[in-house]
Amino acid sequence: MSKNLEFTDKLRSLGLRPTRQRLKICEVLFDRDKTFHFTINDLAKDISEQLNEKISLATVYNTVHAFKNKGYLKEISINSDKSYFDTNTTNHHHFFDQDTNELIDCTDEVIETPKIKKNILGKKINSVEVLIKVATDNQNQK
Amino acid sequence: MSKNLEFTDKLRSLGLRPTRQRLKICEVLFDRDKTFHFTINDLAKDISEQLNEKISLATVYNTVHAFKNKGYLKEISINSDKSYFDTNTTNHHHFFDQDTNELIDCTDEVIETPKIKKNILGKKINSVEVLIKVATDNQNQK
DNA sequence: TTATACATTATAATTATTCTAAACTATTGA
DNA sequence: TCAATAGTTTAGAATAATTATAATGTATAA
Repeated sequence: MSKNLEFTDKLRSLGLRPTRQRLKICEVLFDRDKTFHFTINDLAKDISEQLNEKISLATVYNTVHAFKNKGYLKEISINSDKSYFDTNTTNHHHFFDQDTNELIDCTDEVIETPKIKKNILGKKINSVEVLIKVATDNQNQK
Repeated sequence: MSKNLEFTDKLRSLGLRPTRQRLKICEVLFDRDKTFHFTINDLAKDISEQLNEKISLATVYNTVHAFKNKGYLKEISINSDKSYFDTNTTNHHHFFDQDTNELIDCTDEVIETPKIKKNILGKKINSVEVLIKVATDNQNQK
């Protein structure tokens, strides 16, 4: 149960009350070895199954957005169908497998962050993201 | 009116009948000097105004997707709000101004296409895109 | 010029997401 | 400890982008 205390602290430090739902979401998202990629729907389904009771979709949206705004989750833009989120908030890039709709993290050994030679607008750069879409050949590109 | 013939040929070569609506869409999209970025809604509004008559949203969707599938337009993933399209189908990258929701093309002088050192999935690479999100400082990141 | 296959359209349906307002709960401080 | 309150959850409604439908219209090939 020390994990639970850890999540409680985390939530408190974000100014969020540690509710049952939020602790469960933390557990599903952050109590794992590897980076986790998900859509809101995936996550809501996961949690409902694990809790053996419904969690409101609105709660999942609220919480995920709260985590995103606090920097504990990253949103990845792949297509306009739905939003993907990533528990790895460090600067990194992605492969997107169009056959399976799976998102895969890239390390520096796979691709390096491109250098921006000119910041044409002079505004603050919030993110630089590379997305590599792949599919088995003869597959229709999306 | 030679432009019109050009578009007629273009459409024919794609296996699409040159209808009034499609010719108008071609004119709006391709009869210009610079790359054009748009959302479906922008485009439909533009066209309705220029034609002084409604064009069905469904037609715009159909046509834009037909063009995209034939490689005459590129779809750019920015967020899940809506889809952006680009008349520049060459390999290039983008700045996205979060203050104005504007998309700006990057040339090689601004950023170079990152090298992929390992194709981790071994599948065909359909696209490699860099998206740089910018905003005036103290702006909330999206 | 007519048959046919393809297009357009208005509208309904679908899907992801956000909003709302009522019921609920964690926290604070008396 | 307990009530006040401020923040949360929830179901369901609302919204917005996109896709499907089915009837009507039109380009084209014979």
